[in-house]
Amino acid sequence: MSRKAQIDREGIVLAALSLLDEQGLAGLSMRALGARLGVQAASLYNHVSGKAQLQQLIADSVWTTVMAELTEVSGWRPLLQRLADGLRAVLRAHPGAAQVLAVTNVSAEVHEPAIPLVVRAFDGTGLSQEHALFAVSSLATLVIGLAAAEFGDVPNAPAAPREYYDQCYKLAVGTFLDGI
Amino acid sequence: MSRKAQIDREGIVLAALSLLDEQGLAGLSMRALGARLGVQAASLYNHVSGKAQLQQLIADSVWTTVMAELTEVSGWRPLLQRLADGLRAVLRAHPGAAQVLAVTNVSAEVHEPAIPLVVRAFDGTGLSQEHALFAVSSLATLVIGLAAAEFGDVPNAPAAPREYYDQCYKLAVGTFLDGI
DNA sequence: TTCCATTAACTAACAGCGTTAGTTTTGAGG
DNA sequence: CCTCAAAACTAACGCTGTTAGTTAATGGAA
Repeated sequence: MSRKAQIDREGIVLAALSLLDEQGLAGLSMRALGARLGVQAASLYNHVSGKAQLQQLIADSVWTTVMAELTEVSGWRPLLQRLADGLRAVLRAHPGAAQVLAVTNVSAEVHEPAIPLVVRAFDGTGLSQEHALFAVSSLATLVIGLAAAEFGDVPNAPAAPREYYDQCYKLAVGTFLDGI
Repeated sequence: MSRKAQIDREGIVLAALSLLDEQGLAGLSMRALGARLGVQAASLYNHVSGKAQLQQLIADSVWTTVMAELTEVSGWRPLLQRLADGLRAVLRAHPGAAQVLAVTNVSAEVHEPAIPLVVRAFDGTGLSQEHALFAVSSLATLVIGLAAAEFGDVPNAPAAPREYYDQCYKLAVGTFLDGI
């Protein structure tokens, strides 16, 4: 039907993620990304509508990874703790992605599958579904914000030692969960 | 001593803030900012080292406004509630600034004056100073993250009605304060 | 097997970006 | 009045995202 593709969307997003981790958001250019894939920048536009969509795909990819590891557990607190820990782990593995997540909302299609999990976990707690979902998305906002503060200027190293951010994270998430 | 300056740092930051609110972060270019001030882009470099410092100055300016309205109050909860509300109010007044705050940490000189206020407010609560400061900065991270989700793509309107975000904010901040 | 349509790569160019170097204007101090 | 330094200017550099137009290759049809 056509010429065989040298690159595809998945490969583009993967390469963008690794480029992001090495160079930070400022280093993520279409030309650099194309070069990493052995292709001209313009060729990327056959697979992706532009940089905005690329960033959306990156955000969705990270979230998909988080949600894949989010199995059903009993009780809302373990569920939310796992969500926070998983999100943090992925952002630690991809420090540059924090800068993208901080300014990009996840697509509805990606976060929708988690809704029943959350609703079930909060079933019988007296908390309304709406409040439960607000709480979960706020928790994610908090974790992302903390990661952005830590990895905000990749490729430069964080300003404080890792233990500092770990302690802050632990306290912040613990506090928020206590508050629910 | 010299030629009379047509512009100064304060004016630059103010103009940048209003440009940010009208056009969003993508519209904040040195050329556009210079034009708004009736000056060439290169002239800005007589007052500001570059765009990175400009963004830092914007973040610091917003925070300075917030802290100016943060008077001493009795009890840590009212203090933190006022902090959160004040920060949110400023970000509502300057929607574009949320995109900057989300990826820029405040300067130490700007947030340092608030430390004694916080320490005093938490005095005798059993919470260590370190934990108290972590809690406050995490709260700020949360408020900024929520604002970024709301105003993330200024100059476009938020995706959901204002009441939605208000409700989410109220719940998130209330939950966090409850957790402390 | 040959031919065609389609797809994905290519090159070249555009306007705009942040930034720098070098130059000119201008106004206050001696 | 003259000088000197601050702050404006112009021009340019190497980037950026993006688009238009072109070429090459490949799977399906004849």
